[in-house]
Amino acid sequence: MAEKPDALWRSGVGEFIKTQRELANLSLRQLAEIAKISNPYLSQVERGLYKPSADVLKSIAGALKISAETMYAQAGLLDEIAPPPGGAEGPGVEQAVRLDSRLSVEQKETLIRVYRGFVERA
Amino acid sequence: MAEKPDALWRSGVGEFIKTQRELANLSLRQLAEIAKISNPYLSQVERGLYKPSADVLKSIAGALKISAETMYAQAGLLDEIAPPPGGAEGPGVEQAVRLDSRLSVEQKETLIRVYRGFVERA
DNA sequence: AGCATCTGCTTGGTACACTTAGCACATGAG
DNA sequence: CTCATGTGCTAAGTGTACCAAGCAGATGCT
Repeated sequence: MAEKPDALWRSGVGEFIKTQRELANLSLRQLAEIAKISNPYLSQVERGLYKPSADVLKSIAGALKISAETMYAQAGLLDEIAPPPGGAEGPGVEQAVRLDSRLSVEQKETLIRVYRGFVERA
Repeated sequence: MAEKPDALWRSGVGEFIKTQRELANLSLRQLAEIAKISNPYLSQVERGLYKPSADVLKSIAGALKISAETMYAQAGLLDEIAPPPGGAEGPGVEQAVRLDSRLSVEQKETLIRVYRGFVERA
């Protein structure tokens, strides 16, 4: 007998998954199939009704081509890395661009210019 | 994930936990109390009867003063993301973009589209 | 001899992670 | 309009992660 968990324990990871899924232009069923979980369950996870296990998180992360560590961090399962108080977060877009050996120098400059245009205008 | 009914398959984590526990000179009950789980459950986990959730793993890792990442690695939950077929990179531009909370969804899509336009030109 | 108090293990039960089947509403093709 | 197929969501059930209570063998103390 499955009782509904009455606590909408807002974990934030559901929101994160949904955002990433939409960014990848995947439907709920598509992602569910790739991640090998049922689509209703994924729906409930995205809406914060259930807190998925690490196995599922890893599987979803793989399907979204996100590192498992990032996923666990979003799920609050990893020892938290304090976000830099001043601004940028995560790996850092500019640094990632500079480290990408497949980009030419001009391409890097273009990307960084566009990125800064987006960011430096609050 | 409703998984296999019965199996002695997952011996890795349990053994690891037991080793670390004995290395720290902790009894089963002591570790269980610090990790805030029941001692019978810890016993079963160590013997590979149950596969603990990430929450429990993190808690045990904390009690043993081991990093959660090490724990997850031992549990086989921290698999590396498959490297891109063309050539692997460092941090990953796309992931960095996705994780930047200062960007809107449209901005992320734009940046990723431009980035892919640069890169996917084999 | 007791009885304490360790040790780890078994039993019985509850909560929840997760599934299969199916609903209700869109959109598009014939 | 009707049918098909897409979207996400609900309902009902199964399996298991996990806990409280208690068992059985050591060791030690009086």
